[in-house]
Amino acid sequence: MQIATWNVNSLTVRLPQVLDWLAAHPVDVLALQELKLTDDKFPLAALQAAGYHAAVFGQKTYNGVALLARSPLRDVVRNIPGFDDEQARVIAATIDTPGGALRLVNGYFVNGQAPGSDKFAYKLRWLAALHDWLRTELAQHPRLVLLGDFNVAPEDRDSYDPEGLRGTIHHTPEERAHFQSLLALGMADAYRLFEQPEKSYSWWDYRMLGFQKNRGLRIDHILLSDALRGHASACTIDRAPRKNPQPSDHAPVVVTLAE
DNA sequence: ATGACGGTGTGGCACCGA
Repeated sequence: MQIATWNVNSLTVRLPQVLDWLAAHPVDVLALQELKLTDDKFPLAALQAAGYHAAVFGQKTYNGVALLARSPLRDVVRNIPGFDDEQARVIAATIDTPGGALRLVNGYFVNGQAPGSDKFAYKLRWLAALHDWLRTELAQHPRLVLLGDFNVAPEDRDSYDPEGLRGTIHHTPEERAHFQSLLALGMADAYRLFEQPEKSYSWWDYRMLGFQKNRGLRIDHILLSDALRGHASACTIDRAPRKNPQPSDHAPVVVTLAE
Protein backbone atom coordinates (compact mmCIF):
# COMPACT_ATOMS: atom_id res chain seq x y z
CA MET A 1 0.00 0.00 0.00
CA GLN A 2 1.04 3.59 -0.55
CA ILE A 3 0.66 6.53 1.80
CA ALA A 4 1.38 10.10 0.77
CA THR A 5 1.48 13.62 2.18
CA TRP A 6 1.10 16.89 0.30
CA ASN A 7 0.86 20.49 1.43
CA VAL A 8 -1.36 21.89 -1.32
CA ASN A 9 -1.40 25.58 -0.25
CA SER A 10 -5.14 26.08 -0.88
CA LEU A 11 -7.23 23.08 -1.86
CA THR A 12 -9.57 25.45 -3.69
CA VAL A 13 -6.82 26.37 -6.13
CA ARG A 14 -5.11 22.98 -6.21
CA LEU A 15 -8.08 20.58 -6.43
CA PRO A 16 -7.63 19.90 -10.17
CA GLN A 17 -3.97 19.05 -9.55
CA VAL A 18 -4.86 16.81 -6.62
CA LEU A 19 -7.39 14.92 -8.73
CA ASP A 20 -4.89 14.59 -11.59
CA TRP A 21 -2.21 13.39 -9.21
CA LEU A 22 -4.50 10.82 -7.58
CA ALA A 23 -5.54 9.53 -11.01
CA ALA A 24 -1.88 8.98 -11.87
CA HIS A 25 -0.89 7.82 -8.37
CA PRO A 26 -3.84 5.98 -6.82
CA VAL A 27 -2.37 5.95 -3.31
CA ASP A 28 -4.31 4.34 -0.48
CA VAL A 29 -3.95 7.38 1.77
CA LEU A 30 -3.26 11.05 1.05
CA ALA A 31 -2.71 13.50 3.90
CA LEU A 32 -3.36 17.11 2.89
CA GLN A 33 -2.25 20.30 4.62
CA GLU A 34 -2.99 24.00 4.17
CA LEU A 35 -6.49 23.50 2.83
CA LYS A 36 -7.27 27.17 3.56
CA LEU A 37 -10.98 26.44 3.45
CA THR A 38 -13.78 25.66 5.87
CA ASP A 39 -15.40 22.23 6.09
CA ASP A 40 -18.46 23.40 4.15
CA LYS A 41 -16.21 24.32 1.21
CA PHE A 42 -14.40 20.98 1.20
CA PRO A 43 -14.77 19.32 -2.25
CA LEU A 44 -16.06 16.06 -0.82
CA ALA A 45 -18.11 14.98 -3.85
CA ALA A 46 -15.20 15.30 -6.28
CA LEU A 47 -12.91 13.31 -3.99
CA GLN A 48 -15.56 10.65 -3.35
CA ALA A 49 -16.00 10.35 -7.11
CA ALA A 50 -12.25 9.72 -7.29
CA GLY A 51 -12.73 6.85 -4.85
CA TYR A 52 -11.77 8.38 -1.52
CA HIS A 53 -13.27 8.69 1.92
CA ALA A 54 -12.32 11.86 3.74
CA ALA A 55 -11.90 13.20 7.26
CA VAL A 56 -11.62 16.99 7.33
CA PHE A 57 -10.56 19.67 9.78
CA GLY A 58 -10.85 22.89 7.87
CA GLN A 59 -10.22 26.54 8.69
CA LYS A 60 -10.73 29.79 6.86
CA THR A 61 -7.72 31.49 5.22
CA TYR A 62 -4.98 29.57 7.03
CA ASN A 63 -4.19 25.99 8.04
CA GLY A 64 -6.71 23.17 7.59
CA VAL A 65 -5.88 19.46 7.20
CA ALA A 66 -7.58 16.38 5.80
CA LEU A 67 -7.06 12.67 5.40
CA LEU A 68 -8.17 10.89 2.23
CA ALA A 69 -8.31 7.10 2.15
CA ARG A 70 -9.66 4.39 -0.11
CA SER A 71 -11.16 2.68 2.94
CA PRO A 72 -13.32 4.23 5.66
CA LEU A 73 -11.70 6.43 8.30
CA ARG A 74 -12.73 5.95 11.91
CA ASP A 75 -11.86 7.24 15.39
CA VAL A 76 -11.15 10.73 14.05
CA VAL A 77 -9.35 13.16 16.35
CA ARG A 78 -8.97 16.86 15.56
CA ASN A 79 -5.98 18.74 16.98
CA ILE A 80 -3.92 17.62 19.96
CA PRO A 81 -6.16 16.54 22.86
CA GLY A 82 -5.58 18.72 25.91
CA PHE A 83 -3.68 21.37 23.93
CA ASP A 84 -5.82 24.45 23.45
CA ASP A 85 -5.26 25.58 19.87
CA GLU A 86 -7.16 28.07 17.70
CA GLN A 87 -5.52 26.70 14.56
CA ALA A 88 -6.61 23.57 12.66
CA ARG A 89 -3.33 21.68 12.33
CA VAL A 90 -3.86 18.00 13.17
CA ILE A 91 -6.26 15.29 12.09
CA ALA A 92 -5.85 11.65 13.09
CA ALA A 93 -7.84 8.62 12.02
CA THR A 94 -7.65 4.84 11.77
CA ILE A 95 -8.09 2.64 8.71
CA ASP A 96 -8.29 -1.12 8.56
CA THR A 97 -5.78 -2.91 6.35
CA PRO A 98 -4.96 -6.58 5.68
CA GLY A 99 -2.07 -6.21 8.13
CA GLY A 100 -4.28 -4.75 10.84
CA ALA A 101 -5.46 -1.34 11.96
CA LEU A 102 -3.31 1.58 10.84
CA ARG A 103 -3.32 4.84 12.76
CA LEU A 104 -2.69 7.96 10.67
CA VAL A 105 -1.68 11.27 12.25
CA ASN A 106 -1.58 14.15 9.79
CA GLY A 107 0.03 17.39 10.94
CA TYR A 108 0.56 20.86 9.58
CA PHE A 109 3.29 21.82 12.02
CA VAL A 110 3.70 25.42 13.11
CA ASN A 111 5.99 27.51 10.91
CA GLY A 112 7.40 29.61 13.74
CA GLN A 113 8.52 32.62 11.68
CA ALA A 114 11.81 33.33 13.48
CA PRO A 115 13.63 32.21 16.64
CA GLY A 116 12.70 34.46 19.54
CA SER A 117 9.28 35.40 18.13
CA ASP A 118 5.95 34.60 19.78
CA LYS A 119 5.24 32.28 16.88
CA PHE A 120 8.47 30.40 17.54
CA ALA A 121 7.49 29.95 21.19
CA TYR A 122 4.11 28.63 20.00
CA LYS A 123 5.93 26.22 17.66
CA LEU A 124 8.00 24.79 20.51
CA ARG A 125 4.95 24.43 22.79
CA TRP A 126 3.03 22.79 19.96
CA LEU A 127 5.89 20.36 19.27
CA ALA A 128 6.11 19.43 22.94
CA ALA A 129 2.36 18.82 23.13
CA LEU A 130 2.45 16.70 19.98
CA HIS A 131 5.28 14.64 21.41
CA ASP A 132 3.45 13.96 24.66
CA TRP A 133 0.22 13.04 22.89
CA LEU A 134 2.01 10.75 20.41
CA ARG A 135 3.50 8.75 23.24
CA THR A 136 0.00 7.69 24.23
CA GLU A 137 -1.15 7.29 20.61
CA LEU A 138 1.76 4.93 19.94
CA ALA A 139 0.95 2.91 23.04
CA GLN A 140 -2.63 2.49 21.80
CA HIS A 141 -1.77 2.14 18.10
CA PRO A 142 1.57 0.40 17.50
CA ARG A 143 1.05 0.60 13.74
CA LEU A 144 1.20 4.39 13.41
CA VAL A 145 2.19 6.83 10.66
CA LEU A 146 2.96 10.46 11.52
CA LEU A 147 3.09 12.51 8.35
CA GLY A 148 2.70 16.02 7.07
CA ASP A 149 4.44 19.34 6.75
CA PHE A 150 6.77 19.35 9.75
CA ASN A 151 8.34 22.73 8.99
CA VAL A 152 11.64 21.31 10.21
CA ALA A 153 14.70 20.44 8.13
CA PRO A 154 16.02 17.63 10.34
CA GLU A 155 19.65 17.67 9.21
CA ASP A 156 22.05 19.87 7.28
CA ARG A 157 21.62 17.67 4.20
CA ASP A 158 17.91 18.59 4.22
CA SER A 159 18.69 22.23 3.37
CA TYR A 160 20.08 23.86 0.23
CA ASP A 161 22.22 26.21 2.36
CA PRO A 162 22.85 24.71 5.78
CA GLU A 163 25.71 27.09 6.57
CA GLY A 164 24.03 30.28 5.44
CA LEU A 165 20.76 29.33 7.12
CA ARG A 166 22.26 27.92 10.30
CA GLY A 167 20.12 28.84 13.30
CA THR A 168 17.30 30.29 11.19
CA ILE A 169 13.74 28.97 11.14
CA HIS A 170 13.46 25.27 10.20
CA HIS A 171 17.15 24.87 11.05
CA THR A 172 17.38 25.68 14.76
CA PRO A 173 18.79 23.21 17.29
CA GLU A 174 15.50 23.44 19.23
CA GLU A 175 13.38 22.38 16.25
CA ARG A 176 15.81 19.61 15.35
CA ALA A 177 15.83 18.34 18.93
CA HIS A 178 12.03 18.11 18.83
CA PHE A 179 12.24 16.13 15.59
CA GLN A 180 14.72 13.76 17.20
CA SER A 181 12.50 13.33 20.24
CA LEU A 182 9.67 12.24 17.95
CA LEU A 183 12.00 9.59 16.50
CA ALA A 184 13.00 8.61 20.03
CA LEU A 185 9.38 7.65 20.73
CA GLY A 186 10.01 4.76 18.35
CA MET A 187 9.61 6.09 14.83
CA ALA A 188 11.77 6.29 11.74
CA ASP A 189 12.04 8.92 9.00
CA ALA A 190 10.84 6.79 6.07
CA TYR A 191 12.78 8.82 3.52
CA ARG A 192 16.08 8.00 5.21
CA LEU A 193 15.41 4.28 5.34
CA PHE A 194 16.48 4.22 1.70
CA GLU A 195 19.31 5.51 -0.42
CA GLN A 196 18.27 8.87 -1.85
CA PRO A 197 19.63 11.41 -4.32
CA GLU A 198 21.68 14.22 -2.79
CA LYS A 199 19.97 17.58 -2.47
CA SER A 200 16.50 16.06 -2.12
CA TYR A 201 13.91 18.60 -1.00
CA SER A 202 10.13 18.76 -0.65
CA TRP A 203 9.62 22.55 -0.63
CA TRP A 204 11.01 25.35 -2.78
CA ASP A 205 10.32 29.08 -2.40
CA TYR A 206 8.12 30.53 -5.10
CA ARG A 207 10.50 33.45 -5.36
CA MET A 208 13.91 33.81 -6.97
CA LEU A 209 13.49 30.72 -9.19
CA GLY A 210 13.83 28.55 -6.09
CA PHE A 211 12.67 25.36 -7.75
CA GLN A 212 14.64 25.87 -10.95
CA LYS A 213 17.79 26.39 -8.88
CA ASN A 214 16.82 23.57 -6.48
CA ARG A 215 17.08 25.93 -3.54
CA GLY A 216 14.79 23.91 -1.29
CA LEU A 217 14.25 22.30 2.07
CA ARG A 218 13.12 18.80 3.03
CA ILE A 219 10.44 19.66 5.56
CA ASP A 220 7.61 17.28 4.59
CA HIS A 221 8.05 13.93 6.27
CA ILE A 222 6.57 10.49 6.86
CA LEU A 223 7.50 8.84 10.14
CA LEU A 224 6.82 5.13 10.58
CA SER A 225 6.46 3.48 13.95
CA ASP A 226 8.86 0.66 14.79
CA ALA A 227 6.13 -1.87 14.01
CA LEU A 228 5.87 -0.50 10.45
CA ARG A 229 9.38 0.46 9.45
CA GLY A 230 10.30 -3.08 8.45
CA HIS A 231 7.40 -3.11 6.00
CA ALA A 232 8.56 -0.06 4.05
CA SER A 233 9.96 -0.82 0.62
CA ALA A 234 10.38 2.69 -0.82
CA CYS A 235 9.97 6.39 -0.07
CA THR A 236 10.11 9.07 -2.73
CA ILE A 237 9.45 12.76 -3.32
CA ASP A 238 7.45 13.45 -6.48
CA ARG A 239 8.83 16.69 -7.88
CA ALA A 240 6.59 16.57 -10.95
CA PRO A 241 3.64 18.57 -9.53
CA ARG A 242 6.04 21.40 -8.64
CA LYS A 243 6.51 21.87 -12.39
CA ASN A 244 2.77 22.40 -13.01
CA PRO A 245 1.38 25.80 -13.83
CA GLN A 246 0.18 27.32 -10.53
CA PRO A 247 1.96 24.72 -8.40
CA SER A 248 1.94 24.34 -4.66
CA ASP A 249 5.33 25.27 -3.22
CA HIS A 250 5.48 21.73 -1.74
CA ALA A 251 5.86 18.37 -3.48
CA PRO A 252 4.17 15.11 -2.41
CA VAL A 253 6.10 12.52 -0.41
CA VAL A 254 5.09 8.87 -0.88
CA VAL A 255 5.93 5.78 1.14
CA THR A 256 5.28 2.22 -0.03
CA LEU A 257 4.49 -0.43 2.57
CA ALA A 258 4.65 -4.10 1.59
CA GLU A 259 1.61 -5.95 2.84
C1' DA B 1 18.79 44.25 5.69
C1' DT B 2 15.22 43.73 2.16
C1' DG B 3 12.38 41.65 -1.31
C1' DA B 4 11.36 38.40 -4.54
C1' DC B 5 5.95 34.77 -5.19
C1' DG B 6 1.47 33.15 -4.23
C1' DG B 7 -3.03 32.74 -1.51
C1' DT B 8 -6.58 35.02 1.14
C1' DG B 9 -9.52 38.73 2.56
C1' DT B 10 -13.36 42.87 1.57
C1' DG B 11 -8.89 45.05 -0.60
C1' DG B 12 -7.17 49.73 -3.18
C1' DC B 13 -3.15 46.89 0.03
C1' DA B 14 -1.66 43.97 4.47
C1' DC B 15 -0.66 39.63 6.35
C1' DC B 16 1.29 35.19 6.22
C1' DG B 17 3.90 31.38 4.63
C1' DA B 18 8.92 29.01 4.76
